Amino acid sequence: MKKRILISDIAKALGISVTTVSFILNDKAKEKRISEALTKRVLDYVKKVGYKPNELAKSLRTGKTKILGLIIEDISNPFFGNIARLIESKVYEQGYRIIYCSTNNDVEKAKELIQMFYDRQVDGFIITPSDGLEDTVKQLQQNNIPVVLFDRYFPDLETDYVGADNFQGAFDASNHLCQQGYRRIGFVSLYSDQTQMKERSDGYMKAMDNNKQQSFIQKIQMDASDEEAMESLREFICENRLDAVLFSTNYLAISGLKASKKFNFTMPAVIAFDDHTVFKLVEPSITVVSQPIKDIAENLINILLLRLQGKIKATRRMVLPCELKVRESTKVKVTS
Amino acid sequence: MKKRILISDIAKALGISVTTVSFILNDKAKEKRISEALTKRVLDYVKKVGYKPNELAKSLRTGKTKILGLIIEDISNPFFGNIARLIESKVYEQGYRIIYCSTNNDVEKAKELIQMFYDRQVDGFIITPSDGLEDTVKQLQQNNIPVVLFDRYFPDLETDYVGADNFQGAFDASNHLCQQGYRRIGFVSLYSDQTQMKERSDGYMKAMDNNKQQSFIQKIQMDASDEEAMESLREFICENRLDAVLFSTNYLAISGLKASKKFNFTMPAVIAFDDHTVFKLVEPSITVVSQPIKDIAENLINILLLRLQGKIKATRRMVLPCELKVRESTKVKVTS
DNA sequence: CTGAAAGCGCTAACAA
DNA sequence: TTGTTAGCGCTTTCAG
Repeated sequence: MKKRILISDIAKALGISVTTVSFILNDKAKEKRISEALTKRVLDYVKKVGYKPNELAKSLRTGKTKILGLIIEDISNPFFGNIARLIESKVYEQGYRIIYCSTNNDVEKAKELIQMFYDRQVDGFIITPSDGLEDTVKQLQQNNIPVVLFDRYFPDLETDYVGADNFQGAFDASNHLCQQGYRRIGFVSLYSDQTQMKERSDGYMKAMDNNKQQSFIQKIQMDASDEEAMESLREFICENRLDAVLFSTNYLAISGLKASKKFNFTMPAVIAFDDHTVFKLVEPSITVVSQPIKDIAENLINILLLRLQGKIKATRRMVLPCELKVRESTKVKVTS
Repeated sequence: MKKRILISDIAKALGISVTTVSFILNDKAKEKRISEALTKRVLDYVKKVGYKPNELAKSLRTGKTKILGLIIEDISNPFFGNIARLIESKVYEQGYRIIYCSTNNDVEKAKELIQMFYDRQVDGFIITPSDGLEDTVKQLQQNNIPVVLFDRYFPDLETDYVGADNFQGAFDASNHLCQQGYRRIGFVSLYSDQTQMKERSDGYMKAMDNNKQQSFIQKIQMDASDEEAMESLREFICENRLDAVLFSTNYLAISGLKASKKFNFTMPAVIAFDDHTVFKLVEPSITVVSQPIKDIAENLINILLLRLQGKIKATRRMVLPCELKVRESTKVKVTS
């Protein structure tokens, strides 16, 4: 926490010019053919006095902030929270920093956030886009700011993207339910055009078709309160006498669990998309479709960093496999 | 997302000097006795073209970044996560931004983080200090960087602080357990000298003494794995035939729940410090001591902002009351 | 009231 | 190989 020392201080102390120091500090020593001896002398001195360049001045000069903007749906959802954490630590090693914000699926807020990050000159973006954010993303691209989308994408816009195989995940989960002997299998989703929801829905329906089962689909308003969601779910499950339900997100499943507790009805077999601490602790524990969080995070930043270095030209879309973690909630059905 | 416009652009467009524009933009119009008409003309133009000052340049010049550093124990713990969110939005209105990082109670990491934030010239800090961070905090103060601590503090260091009334919270919880008829009441804590743990422990013991009950205290290593914690808890609860347990943190309680599930023993009456989604959903739902998160967040930033404006001289220590939320886990004991 | 100009600390042409 | 110096965009002192 010693007082701040400047590049000019070290130049003076060593009796050389700031240019030389700057070159050495920026790994341009050999390129500029600066003697090894001098280089070492400077580096040693720098380490000794613990010099740290003023990042503000650097950014102002170079136009690069080494800061990445992460725009996600909800940081308090462990799925996103974990991805954020992984991204943060990964990117840290590369000398980048992350700033993040939640949109809570509100387009206006998302636009505002992106504008703010843009004003703050972040070097690049990782975004879980809400409906209606297509134009904003396009503008970013036109301004030459690298953007990589995740969790969902815009079919009509060429963008880098990393996400899970939602179709397969939902398909496998639904099939599993059929194989365990369930016959009245519902699917709970959101009123949203986001691709991941569409894909999960398609996966569910495909499985129902393959197994010659009827489909029961309930959608919830994205801005519904917990109470409203619970009420809809109670009705959906009870009125249809469902014996199994696939929830398309972890928080919908949690609302379902709360509903069964509040309205005192027995929860049928349950599978949730995305894991959560709750699912392991609840009785019975809940089977989940788990996304490959680590892979997603790694690919996300790999792609973004490559873009930043201009080492990539074609857009990349990566789809990673999900894993079905079977737990107690989907035991073989006991026919009464 | 229009192209960036500079203060000189607007000066040129309006045929005046940058100084004038700068004064107006920084609310120094009347102080510098600039005509109302001109002021309005400039403001209108600025709004029209959507000018946003370059924050980097501003910070470089003024030495103020308008960024606050938030160093917390674990962002993925909803207690801290919620506080972080509240602080973020509150502070946003005042034109400040937050950058945050988790220490996971690792002193070295905390020191590193603080150094990094200091290098990045944050204007002030909010910190949940880990053991051993006293000197670092002292140095910050000596460098005239405002710091306000929360959740715990250093008894020997004069610092601003905001936290809950841990003693009272633990005392009330323990008393409640006694009143419900429990007799073998355990307390689970951490091997740590942090003040909040000490206070909770004191509250528990005081209640045990008042009720003439024996104390059972189990401490867990802070760096223990989940498995180790579960094993210790199983042993503690089963061997002592406890009929009630007060957990000093939410994640310890969660480990307890996991243990009871894994080792298949019946959980006695439970109270946890700090609420969590899990506690409402689990069967039976868990009684908790809930900290006044909103109050804590508000006071934290109020104090920090006052400090930043130099409007405060004496250090402030605020202790806010906790609330006991009684749920199913602490029903009146049925004597067998 | 308003303008010119000096920096904040750093990078990188351009010279030497 | 190395030094001089012009900015990056903004605030603020000092002169009008």
